[in-house]
Amino acid sequence: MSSTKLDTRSRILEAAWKLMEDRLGQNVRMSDIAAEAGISRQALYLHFANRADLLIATTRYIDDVKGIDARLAASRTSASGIERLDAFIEAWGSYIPEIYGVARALLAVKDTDADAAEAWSQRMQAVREGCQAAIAALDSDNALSPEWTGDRAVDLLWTMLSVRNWEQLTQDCGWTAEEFVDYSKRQAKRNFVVVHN
Amino acid sequence: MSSTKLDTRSRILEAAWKLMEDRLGQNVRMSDIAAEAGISRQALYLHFANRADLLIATTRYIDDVKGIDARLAASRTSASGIERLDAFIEAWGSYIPEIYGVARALLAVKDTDADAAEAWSQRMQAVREGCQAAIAALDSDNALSPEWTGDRAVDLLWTMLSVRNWEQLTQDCGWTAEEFVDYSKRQAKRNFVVVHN
DNA sequence: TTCGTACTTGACATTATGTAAAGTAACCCG
DNA sequence: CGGGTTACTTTACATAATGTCAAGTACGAA
Repeated sequence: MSSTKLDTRSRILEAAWKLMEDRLGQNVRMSDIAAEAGISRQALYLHFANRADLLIATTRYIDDVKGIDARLAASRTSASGIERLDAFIEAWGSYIPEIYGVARALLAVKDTDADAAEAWSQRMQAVREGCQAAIAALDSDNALSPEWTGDRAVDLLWTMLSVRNWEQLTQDCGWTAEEFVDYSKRQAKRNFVVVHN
Repeated sequence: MSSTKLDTRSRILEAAWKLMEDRLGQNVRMSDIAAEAGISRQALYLHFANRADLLIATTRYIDDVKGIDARLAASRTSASGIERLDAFIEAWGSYIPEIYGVARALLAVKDTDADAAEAWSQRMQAVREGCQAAIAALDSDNALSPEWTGDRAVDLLWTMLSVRNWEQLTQDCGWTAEEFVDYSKRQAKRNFVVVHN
């Protein structure tokens, strides 16, 4: 029974996570999070300097709990470039729905908070590196379509897999998360993989 | 000299437009707009019910001044489906940079204001109809790649041409607006146009 | 001259974030 | 047992921006 009772910091992060998920990142005030965590609003500031800070910590917390690093790392063990591309898209694409609420909140404060902008940028840079690695793997298999420079291919894959793109296709166009992943895999192969014949 | 002196409403819209463009839609308060227009902050509320209302009116104003309707309509006169696709992408893709500041501000308030969300949605629906028309033109030319259902092709073209996509490629990846348009045209043809041989 | 329209001025309400300070309750250590 | 530290509560206040309200002014038209 080491962890039947979470410490306060974790309770706050759990509360923030839950509310962000329930409300898709909207209408989650500091006071709401405090109430959900069962503490006073002021106590939040004993653990986090400000709202942006708390949001950033929440994404890190989710990353830890969900083990995204391990999931993305797994995609790097694939044998061929094509398998690696598929595995990466699968890993990241199925992770997006799990962070969508917090991601949306973070994207919203990003406009007004430099720290949040930086935190978001770093996360997206990590995704970009995954894209980069997948494209490089294709290239070393001689499977990268010659019509792309590497950088352009990375820009494009990265944009295809952006949270905003996922948002538009699933929220506005009604695709399921699986359809997004399947489509992205197909499209990436069609775009980047050369057909040797 | 019918219009050397603009009426107040137009001066407000011009002021809002200028500031949104200068500051890319960020840090533009009602008081800033009032100051730029040379009137009191309260006078804004004599012309617009609230901030969202003013933003919406500003986009309509820009649309009128820039004549986007005419530009998009022109793409409908193209002879072939492929030319029509190209012309539509050209028209919309070169319009995005002209509205980016206001679009960004509108996207930001969209999260908290139902009217703004509705206004944005309507504009994007109009773009979607353009995508729809271009895909339909391809189809009636027998040039639509059979691997797509029409709806999926529209979803995809619409997402490729979203403001968020434009934003990521130009702001984060450093593409020029022209590169975005050229790439979009190439990519749309590659994706949607069947090769008859 | 008077009336109405458009704008100004100044005061205030609201909402959310964030700061500050004093009080309390539990717990550990000597 | 007693004193101090830690974590949290309570209450009060500062700030920024939007939006409301009401009284005052200036100017043009009938």
